[in-house]
Amino acid sequence: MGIAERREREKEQRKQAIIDAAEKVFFSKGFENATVDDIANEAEFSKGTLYLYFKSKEEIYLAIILRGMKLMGEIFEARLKKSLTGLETVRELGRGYMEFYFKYPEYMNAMMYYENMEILLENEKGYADCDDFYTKTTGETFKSLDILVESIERGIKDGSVSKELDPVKTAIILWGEITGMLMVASMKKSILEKKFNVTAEEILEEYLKYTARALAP
Amino acid sequence: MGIAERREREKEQRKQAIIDAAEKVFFSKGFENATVDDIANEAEFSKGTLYLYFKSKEEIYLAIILRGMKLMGEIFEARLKKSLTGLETVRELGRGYMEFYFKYPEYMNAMMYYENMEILLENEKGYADCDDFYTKTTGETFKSLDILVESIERGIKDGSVSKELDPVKTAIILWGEITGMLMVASMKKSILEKKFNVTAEEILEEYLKYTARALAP
DNA sequence: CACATAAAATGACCGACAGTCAGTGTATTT
DNA sequence: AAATACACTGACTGTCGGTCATTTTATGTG
Repeated sequence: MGIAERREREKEQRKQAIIDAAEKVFFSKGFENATVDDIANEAEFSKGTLYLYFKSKEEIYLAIILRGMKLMGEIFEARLKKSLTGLETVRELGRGYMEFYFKYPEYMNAMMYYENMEILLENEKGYADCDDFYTKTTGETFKSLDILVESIERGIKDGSVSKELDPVKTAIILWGEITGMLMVASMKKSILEKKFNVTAEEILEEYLKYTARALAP
Repeated sequence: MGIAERREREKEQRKQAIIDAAEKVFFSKGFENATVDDIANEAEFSKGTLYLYFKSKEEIYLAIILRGMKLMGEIFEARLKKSLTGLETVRELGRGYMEFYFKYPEYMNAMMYYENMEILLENEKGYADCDDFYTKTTGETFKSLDILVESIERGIKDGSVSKELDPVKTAIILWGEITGMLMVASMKKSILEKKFNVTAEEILEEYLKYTARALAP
C-alpha cells in the first residue's frame, strides 16, 4: 500500500514549503527580527504545526543553511570537473566561493550569521537533533578543506605552488582569509563604496591576484 | 561648590561598576544568554537603575566593546612608536592584532560578535545615542585602516613592499584577512586542534609569513 | 532640628515572543 | 458506523527587555 509513502512525500513537501516561507521571512527581516508567527503566517500554518516539523526557530534556520551549503557544493563540483593544476584548482575554489556570494547573497549572509551565532551545542547534553545539523555542516566544511589541502599538495608536486608552504596550514589560512574577505565585502559594502570608492567585486578580484602572488613558487 | 562635580564623579564610577558587572556576566554567558537581571544582580542594583545609566542591553554591550577598542588602540600605539619601514609597520599592526587576541580573548570575541549582530542603526530614525557609539566604533576602524594604507604607501616608496600592489585595496584585503583568520582561530580552536593538530598560534604565525610573501617586492 | 526639594533607586508591571498542549477536524481501517 | 491514527490549531505559559509610579536617600533652608 502506497498510503504511508504518499503521507511521507506530502510531509516532506510541507516541510519544504515551510522552509520556503521561512526563507522569505528570514531573508527580509533577519533572524532576530523574524518571529515564528511571521513564518507560520507566511506558510499558512499555525505556529503549533511548525513545531511538528521543526524543533525550534533555530532548527528552521539551520534547514536554510543546509540548502545554502548544498548550492555551494554544486558550484564547487561544477568547477572541479575540469582537469587543472593544483594552483588552478585553488583558484577555482576561490572563484566558486565568490560565485556563490554573488549568486546567493542571502544564503551567504545567513551562513555567515549562523557561524557567529552563540552555539553551545557541543557543551549541551542530549541535543541529538541539532547535533545532527552540526555534524552535517562541519562535515561539509571539512570536505571543502580536504579538497583545498589536496589541491595545494598537488600544486607543490606539479610545480604551480611554492614548495615552502605547508599544505594544511596554508589551506586553513586560505579558508579563514576568504571568509574574512567575504564578510568585509558583504557587511561593509556601503563603507567600501562611500569611503574608499571601491566595489566588493574589485576587492575580491584583487584578493585573488594577491593570493596567487603568495602561493606562487 | 564641588557637590555637582562629586555627583558627576560618583555617577561615572557607578557606570563603570555596571560595565564591570556586565563584563563578568556577558563574558561568561554570552550576549544572548545573559539577562539584564543577571547584570543587575551582579552589579547589586535593580534593573531599573541600569536603565538610568544605559538605554538598552545592547548599549551596555557596546560600552564593553568600546573598552576593548581602547585597549586595542593602546597596543597599536605602543608598537608604532618605533621608526620602521613600511613593511615592518604592517607586520607590527598584524602582530598587534594578534597580541590583542591573545591578551584579551573575551574582548576580541565580544567585538567579533558585535560586528556580526544584526544592526540596523543606519536605517532607523532618531537613534542618536547608539549612532554615537556607531560612529565611534567605525571611526576607530577607519583610523587603523588609514594607518595601514599609509604604511603600505610608505613601503612601496622605501622598497619594502611590491610596487604592483594598490595601497587602498591591499589594506582592505589585509583587514578582511586578519579578521577572518582570528575568527577561524577563535571559533574553530577545538576543530583546528583535534582534526588538524595545529594550534591557533601556529596558524597565525604561518599567516604572517604568508602575508610577507605576498607583500614582498 | 524639622521640613522641603531634588536626585537616585526600586520592583511591580507590560508587551512581545519562543515554545507547549489539550482539544478539534479529517482521513483510514475495521 | 464506530474506532483509530494522523494533521492541525490557537489559547496559554514562562521568560525577558524595557517602563514608570512610587519609595528611599541626600542636600538645602529657616
